Amino acid sequence: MPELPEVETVRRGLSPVMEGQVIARADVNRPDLRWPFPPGMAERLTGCQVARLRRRSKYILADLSSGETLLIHLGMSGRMLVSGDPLGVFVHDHPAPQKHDHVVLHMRNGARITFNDPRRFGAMDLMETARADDHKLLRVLGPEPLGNDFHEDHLIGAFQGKMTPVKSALLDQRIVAGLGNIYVCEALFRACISPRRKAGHISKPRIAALVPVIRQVLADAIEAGGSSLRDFRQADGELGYFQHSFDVYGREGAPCRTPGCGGTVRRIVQSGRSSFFCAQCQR
DNA sequence: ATGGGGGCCTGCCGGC
DNA sequence: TGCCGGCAGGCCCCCA
Repeated sequence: MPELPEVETVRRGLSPVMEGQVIARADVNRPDLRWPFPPGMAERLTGCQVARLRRRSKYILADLSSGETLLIHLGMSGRMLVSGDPLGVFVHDHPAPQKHDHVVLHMRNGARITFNDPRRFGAMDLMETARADDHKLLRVLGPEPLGNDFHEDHLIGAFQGKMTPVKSALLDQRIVAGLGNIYVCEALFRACISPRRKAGHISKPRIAALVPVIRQVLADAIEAGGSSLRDFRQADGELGYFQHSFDVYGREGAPCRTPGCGGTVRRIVQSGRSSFFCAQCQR
């Protein structure tokens, strides 16, 4: 499911039922996802109040009253489902347990948060809140694309001398953190840049123009509640709808949406992943 | 140091 | 109906 807009959507859905609330019990139904869970994870979560839910790139971070922070990554297929009716908002009651329900957080307010992840590329870990930035998975991340540290000079510097295609460069979380396959394709389309162009061979003005485009694509997607592919749902069960706004992603063979272009969206494979683009208007 | 590819998993879909 | 290949929103790790 999850690139930055989907993770942000999940965070916003979880916030009202988790922040300020206490984890009464944690069911941990297997020893690992992508990596082993930290020792005693269930016990370390039990009785903790969730002070704040944050997001860094595609990670959700729950700061706990114990001084620890729970890190959650959704991988490719992870979902966080909220059930129960703690706020009088969620009409559905607790559903029957599903296959791949790996971790269930029972909140004292009656809400239940279920982490379901068929492919198990997701992850959970616990760390000291004070050292969260030093976590192995977080310390390597580049700037947040919606934050102040992501700007023209940064991207120009990061692309300098890079012989890798711009598609790969933008997927590199060390350069900018939170983009994935969909939003890189969409941003490159909006910026009229071919995914095959070598990052280091793009002119400075065109790199600079990419910055606001990336911000806007992400903002548009967050506004729409993310993209719902393969039945991804927000935490409250609603579907995001940004997938209806895709210009190129998943549109192989369809006409380019640039007015007057007349081109056709193509699919190519770059470092093992599909890139969708219009060779007519993306140069 | 950099870039490319393999691998981790399950599920779904289309073709034969 | 069943089997098989291909594909999927991520990312670590190893190799040249």
